[in-house]
Amino acid sequence: MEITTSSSSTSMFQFRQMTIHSFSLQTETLTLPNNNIKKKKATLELKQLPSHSDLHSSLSRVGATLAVKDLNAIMHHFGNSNKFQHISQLFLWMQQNNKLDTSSYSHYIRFMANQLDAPNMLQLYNSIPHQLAKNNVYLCNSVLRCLVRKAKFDTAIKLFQQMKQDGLVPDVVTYSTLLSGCIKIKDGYSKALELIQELQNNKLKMDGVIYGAILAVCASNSKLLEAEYYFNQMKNESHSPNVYHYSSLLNAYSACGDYKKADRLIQDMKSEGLVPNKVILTTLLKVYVRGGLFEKSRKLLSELQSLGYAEDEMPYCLLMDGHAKAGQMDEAKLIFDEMMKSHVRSDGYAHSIMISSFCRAKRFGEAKELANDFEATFNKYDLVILNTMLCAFCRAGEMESVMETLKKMDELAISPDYNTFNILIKYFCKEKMYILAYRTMEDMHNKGYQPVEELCSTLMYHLGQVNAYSEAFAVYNILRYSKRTMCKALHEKILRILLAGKLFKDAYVVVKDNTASISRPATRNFARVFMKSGNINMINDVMKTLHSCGYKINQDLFEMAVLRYLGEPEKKDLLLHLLRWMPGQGYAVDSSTRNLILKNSHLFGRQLIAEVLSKQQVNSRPQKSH
DNA sequence: TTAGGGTTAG
Repeated sequence: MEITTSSSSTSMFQFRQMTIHSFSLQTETLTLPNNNIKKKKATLELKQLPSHSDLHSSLSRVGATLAVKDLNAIMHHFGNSNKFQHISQLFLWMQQNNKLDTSSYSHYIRFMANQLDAPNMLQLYNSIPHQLAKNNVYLCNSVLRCLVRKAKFDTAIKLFQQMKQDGLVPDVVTYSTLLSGCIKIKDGYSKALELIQELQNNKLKMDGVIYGAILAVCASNSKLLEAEYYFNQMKNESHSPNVYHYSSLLNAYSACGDYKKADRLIQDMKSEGLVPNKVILTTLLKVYVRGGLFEKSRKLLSELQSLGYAEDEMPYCLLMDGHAKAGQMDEAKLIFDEMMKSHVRSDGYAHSIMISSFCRAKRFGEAKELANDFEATFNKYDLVILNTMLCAFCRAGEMESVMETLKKMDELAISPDYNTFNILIKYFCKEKMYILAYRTMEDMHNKGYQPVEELCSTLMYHLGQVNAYSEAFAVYNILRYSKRTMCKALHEKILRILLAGKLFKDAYVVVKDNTASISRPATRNFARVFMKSGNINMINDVMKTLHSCGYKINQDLFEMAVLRYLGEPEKKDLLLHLLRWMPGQGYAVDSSTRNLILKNSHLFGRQLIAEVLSKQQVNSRPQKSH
């Protein structure tokens, strides 16, 4: 009987648990006031709600009896049991009922950091009432951390500025959070410097964590001297460096392969009682490889092997890549083979390095072979390996494999990037599949990638050759409206194509927009072709444009225009307009054209023609005297 | 009560 009164979504087992629990509570807390008992009951009910059941209806029933801190405790409970659905429902209810405080927000952010995307996070921060928590440093740090983790550095910085306006007083944690975002972004070093400067202006002291972050930024931006500077300053301020500080500095040495400094650093590290770990030794190997010390590298690799630090492919990859980049493909291949023979754990990096190196060395057959091997061995793909394989198949001319790889990308919903498009367009051009190349470029453009001029120029030319004139013009426009610079000769190139394709109006646009870049002979050719075959309604516009860019219109051109008008008497207004325009610019029709007009003047109205021509004579006399 | 960092490969 009791069971039927409970909510339908509560199982019999849970219902029993609840009643037993509440009973024991009641006996324990007989002295508690009535509403405290109610609270405990409500809390229990909510906490024990199964994840699929409707939290909202329970809340509207018992939520009113609960205080903010009870609700926070419930949220905490949901968080610990990963009930994200319930967390957001509860938080929403708390917002709607105005029952939240600072820690409600910070709990919510902590538990939902992975579920919320950047826009939601921003919206959340903006929804915090001013008097409540907007400038709470813990809360702000959590929000910023979440954005940085999602690689939204610029968003984080913008929000940081807003937070300061809202009254945030940043602390070292705020700065280290933001600094960590500088490691993997373009121009991260200068952004990091700005933050360090601001931190110092705010009279905050740098600590070991901050030094760790700035050292990593220096290392990933090849700022060797700066890394040394921070490392020494850190020591001077009596913060003792740990392995991470050492490995960042060591990594900074790898950029220029400074093995002497690297060796000294390792000694220093040992004398401080730190034991070089796998990462330190692997980074040291990177220094040796970059320094071109292949013998020393081989020795170190053996050392790594005997320490059990060469069980995955990274040290092999470093060495292979080094050999390949030094033009020693056969040495690289030997290491690859050795690695395969001893069954070193691989995620496919080794294949990727070898395939792209073979492509670089124009050994396409071997590249293709390894790409096939990768296909047969691994069942995981990412964009880089797919691009590498595509490159190998394209260069080896394996159309079927190219198409299969593209299909695979599609199935895995891995979107192509700039490299993918570039590889494909080049390949389709090589195979003389120009329309396909064009469609691919269009796709590339729509996805926001800008092809380089050389590729556009080649494709444009070939499209012209196969009479795909408007496609050629589309390629021209992709380049023209991208931010890339453009070679002047390209305008003339597209002009020739457009005239060949009888796309006179487009040709006119090209001429009009690029008068300075188009040579006199090309302009003259355009003008003649347009007068002969272009849209009659635009003849006068073309004349005026040519004139205003300093091109002197000759009699032939006027004669051609007049002939066009004589052929279409209903355009008489245009002819009259041209004739009236000419004297003002110092032009006059020559006698043969003049006779031609007079002979046909019945078509236009004798009176008008005579009047217009008489004005020409008057104005043209001074010109003739020159 | 609540917040922070760092190392290696295509």
